[in-house]
Amino acid sequence: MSETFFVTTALPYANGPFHIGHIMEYIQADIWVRFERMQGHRVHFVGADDAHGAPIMLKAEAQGVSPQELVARIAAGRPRYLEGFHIGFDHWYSTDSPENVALSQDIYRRLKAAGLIYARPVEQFYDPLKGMFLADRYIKGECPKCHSKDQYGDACEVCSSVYSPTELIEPYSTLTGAKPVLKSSDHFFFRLSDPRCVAFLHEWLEHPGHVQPQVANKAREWLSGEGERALSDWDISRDAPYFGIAIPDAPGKYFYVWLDAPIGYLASLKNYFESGKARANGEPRGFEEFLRAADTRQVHFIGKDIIYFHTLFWPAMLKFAGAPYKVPDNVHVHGFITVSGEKMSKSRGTGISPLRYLEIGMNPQWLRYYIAAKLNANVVDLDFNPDDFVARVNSDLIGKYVNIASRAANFITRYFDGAIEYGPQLEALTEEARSVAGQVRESYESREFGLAMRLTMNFADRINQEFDARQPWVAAKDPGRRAQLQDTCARALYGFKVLSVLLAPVLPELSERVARELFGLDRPLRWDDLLEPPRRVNPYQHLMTRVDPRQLDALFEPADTQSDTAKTAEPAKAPKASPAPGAAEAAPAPRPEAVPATIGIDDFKKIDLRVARIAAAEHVAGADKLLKLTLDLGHETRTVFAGIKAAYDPQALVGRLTVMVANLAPRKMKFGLSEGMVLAASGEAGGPYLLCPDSGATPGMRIS
RNA sequence: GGAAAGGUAGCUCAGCCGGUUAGAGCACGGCACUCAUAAUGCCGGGGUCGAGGGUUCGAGUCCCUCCCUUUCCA
Repeated sequence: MSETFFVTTALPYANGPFHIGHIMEYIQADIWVRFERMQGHRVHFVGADDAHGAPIMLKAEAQGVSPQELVARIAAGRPRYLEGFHIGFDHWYSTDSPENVALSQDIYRRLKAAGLIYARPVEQFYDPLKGMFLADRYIKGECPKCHSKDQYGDACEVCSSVYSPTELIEPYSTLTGAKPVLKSSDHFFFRLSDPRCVAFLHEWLEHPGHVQPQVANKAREWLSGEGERALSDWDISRDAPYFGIAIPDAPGKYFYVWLDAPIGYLASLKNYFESGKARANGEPRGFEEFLRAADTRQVHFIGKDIIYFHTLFWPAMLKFAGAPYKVPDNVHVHGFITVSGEKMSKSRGTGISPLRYLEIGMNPQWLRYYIAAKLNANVVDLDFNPDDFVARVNSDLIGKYVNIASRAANFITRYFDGAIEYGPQLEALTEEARSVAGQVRESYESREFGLAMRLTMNFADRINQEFDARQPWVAAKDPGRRAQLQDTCARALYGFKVLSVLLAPVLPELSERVARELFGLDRPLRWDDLLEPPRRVNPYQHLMTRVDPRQLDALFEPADTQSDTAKTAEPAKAPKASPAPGAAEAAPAPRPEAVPATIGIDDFKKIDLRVARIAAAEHVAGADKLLKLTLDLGHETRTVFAGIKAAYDPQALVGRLTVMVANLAPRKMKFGLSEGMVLAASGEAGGPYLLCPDSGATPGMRIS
């Protein structure tokens, strides 16, 4: 029976680029969405940027742009990540949108009409210089307990005690340094403690499948708190200046960003419908009709840090706003991603930059598989371990899975011209496929992806074992055993097709290639294909390469050596044009005293300097400083864009030897990919002057 | 401070309602094989299941205490 889903991931805050945690969540949701679609269900998968709130307002101000500009700039960077990791949102939108204004105000009015909104004065710190109320994070002072200086307004990082900002000794505003003053203002509250809300939420949490049991426990704990930990109402308003949605009939008051953020799910969905994309995706109904329909399953994927919002406020808001709004059917909570057991941290250099992952040419499907292999339906953190990553991907994906096609298809091509014929035991194999697929399907459905991968790899083992036992390479030498050889390889290829179907949600690009290139289908694989033994196979072309452990080294290089990556990821932080890496430095030479601190030999060894022969050099149309160089490194050639046009005629460069940085992260430039950087000197006396080695050096030699 | 989740082989993890010698993958050692863009198969070593109590005929699995890690407290 076909179902209809409306699936979202948590909305990322639009003050910076995606980090690996976002990507993990999107990959998890994307796998599930692709799986459900393969089961014949219609799925609408939408996301959006969370655009409002004080942090974005202040950041934009600091950069001298409007919040809208800041958000647009961040939004412009999103597709690169999403496409890069094969994350197939049907629609991506923003909470700073007319749809969200309309929906937020509508829901607010309905809640107010239901008697769940009230106002009361709140006394809060106020920055008199800035003219705004200060959230805890914008207030610092001396810890009242341990007297450490410069602690935030909510908790002390030294003694980890928790307090309220008014307890700080000598508080100051981090925005202006001014001494904050207490000031009162009316705030609006959502009456979460209302018996109707509490009763409803208990009932909603009770329902099996709405949330995982651990999550329900946690939510009930909040719901049933007593005394000091009693459930309190929710402050949903903020005073101007605030970047957000105006509260109706309340001048100078705005919705707190967390009020309109989840409503952004609906805003994105609405825009998706109104732009005609939903119709194009086979959805005949309009937005409201779709939303209110009893058979529309509303599913949210979120991280464990925002359980509170999604299991208490959000269902309650939707419930008491009434139709067409409908409470979520599932809130799927996942843990965080850690790196080598440590929480990711930019300052410690343990984070993984998703963009860098792509830039150094790592296959996104490796990460998708690795994440899938380690995910289950529990709220547990997932550890990214570099060695484990290499072992897992190479062993499972290349050694077990892809290898099956490689070892079997060659025989079929060589001896049978691509024709597949089966012996008498085919039925049993089909049954086995059906049985494994059933278990895998259940695992995917319940988001036990790790189990799904284990079951799938067990089946791959089975195929490899049988292939080994039958020794087709022996049969191949005996013309009298052709039928047996063909059957052995046929069974392996059928197994490979089954595996490709089972892995299709995780490896969308690969499975598509398997369908089209290997099996000659004119469409992607469908779930039912696993019951269709293939009858022909095309000559095998390699489907996936192994992970090179050196790529992991490159991925984990310290942050300072990947500054260009960081700048690309967050252009907002680099207002001045950064010199194009990959180009010889044509900028003014640094003054002698500007030379960086000394480095150790180990640091120097990280730079792979090589002798390169300039095999070709040409002008780049539209670039006034760059030359496109083709560099011969002996065993490979690289394309490098160098900023030396002013000083060199391309023709005169061809054949010359020079020096290049061979392990610089490739950098995508307007004119193409630059895969390194040539070295040149420049200073007040002019330049650039290309370096060139003494005669005797040959391309590819390492410089040390 | 309050609370939650987790602590199982070197690493990453499975182990449902308590039940035969505690499992997988990777890593490691040995053997076999050679069809495979260096891949597979077989065999093996390796764990007092965080610590200590308790319930039970029987506990990694239930209860209590403690230790450690991570997280949440709007």
